[in-house]
Amino acid sequence: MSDDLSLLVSFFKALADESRLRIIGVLAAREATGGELAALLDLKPPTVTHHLAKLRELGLVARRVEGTTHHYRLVPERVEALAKQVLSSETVAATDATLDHDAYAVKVLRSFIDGETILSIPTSRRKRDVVLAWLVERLPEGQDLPELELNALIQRHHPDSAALRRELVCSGFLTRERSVYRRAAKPSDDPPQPAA
Amino acid sequence: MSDDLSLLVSFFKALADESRLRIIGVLAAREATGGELAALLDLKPPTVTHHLAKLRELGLVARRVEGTTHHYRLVPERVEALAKQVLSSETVAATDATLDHDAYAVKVLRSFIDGETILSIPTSRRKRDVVLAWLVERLPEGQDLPELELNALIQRHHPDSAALRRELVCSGFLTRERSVYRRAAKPSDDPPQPAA
DNA sequence: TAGTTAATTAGACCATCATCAAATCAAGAG
DNA sequence: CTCTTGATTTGATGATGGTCTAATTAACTA
Repeated sequence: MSDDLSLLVSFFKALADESRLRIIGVLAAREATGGELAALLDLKPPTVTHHLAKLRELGLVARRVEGTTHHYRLVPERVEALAKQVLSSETVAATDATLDHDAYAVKVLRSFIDGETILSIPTSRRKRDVVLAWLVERLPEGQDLPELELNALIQRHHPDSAALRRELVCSGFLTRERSVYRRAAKPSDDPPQPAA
Repeated sequence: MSDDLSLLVSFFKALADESRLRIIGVLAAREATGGELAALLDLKPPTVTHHLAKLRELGLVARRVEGTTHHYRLVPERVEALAKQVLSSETVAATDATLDHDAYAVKVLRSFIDGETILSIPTSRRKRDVVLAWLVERLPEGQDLPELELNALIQRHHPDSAALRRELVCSGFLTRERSVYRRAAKPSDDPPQPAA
């Protein structure tokens, strides 16, 4: 589920360090031993061991042991594979599954709605829209409503039916024609740019 | 010079955090306000502001202010541009200019050479090669050398000319044919995979 | 003008992590 | 077996950075 996300994070974390990028730069050109890398990058051997361990954890570099000297090399296939995977999920979808798209609405509703009654009408437009969306779900669909009938339905949830009726129209949740009201069609909810 | 490197580091650092990746995930689908992001990601507003500031620093995210609410959106062109630049320099070259390819040799020579004399012959093959490369540079090029003459030249730098002569041949720095010696052609030093 | 809402800034707290010195390990060489 | 060499492990230290609370700013409203 969110494994995709944590792989992304690991990948970026692994490359988000100057020393490791320089190590990769060296290994991209040729194989090298730990001591060489330490001298080339002006770091102490334990430090390069530390970095190489992190890079090997992701499979970006491989080790060949020869006596007491360890030769390190880049694994270009792995680098390319990870890079490709990253780019494909970069712009979209990577995290879509891991978050609750209604979290904001839930939070707003918890503070303004109790059971079936609207405690108060939010003054903030964005929050008010959430409450209005909740309210319009409680009105009959595909059916013309005269003003008196509509007011009665709204008053089940809040006494100020006039204000709410006006807001519902103003925000586009209801349409008014020839002095009868009707629920508007829901706006499409498609993501603007689906995964490639 | 190394601006290329630091841009790479900044880019990876910016994406090396789960919260920021999730923000990008949301903004990839649609524009959102700070409060929305806070609710969606279950973070406090200051935290969201903190992350958005980092993303805006790199131009990955843009802001549109409308009253007291700030709307954030992804800048896909910038994302793509950076990603492309990263991939092109990822495998090669990014760091070539920033490091001293001879640092290891210099370090070795400092401990084994004093002026023009070899203090001792390294037992480690890799270090020994460095010293031999230094020594062969002090022999005449493109010219046949009888063994006695070669020994004399080597003895300017170290008394054990027999051992060094043997090592020079063994490591390929000298060739021996019909009992005369000659400097071998230098191996080409081209990087195996030049930048695309 | 006072009050409210959305956001930012300031500052503190805590975890992560890059770096190094010292100790340890493993593989030859004498 | 002992000594040397290249590398790793351990543990400490200092810096970076994600997250929060509290205080502040900016814009709108009554």
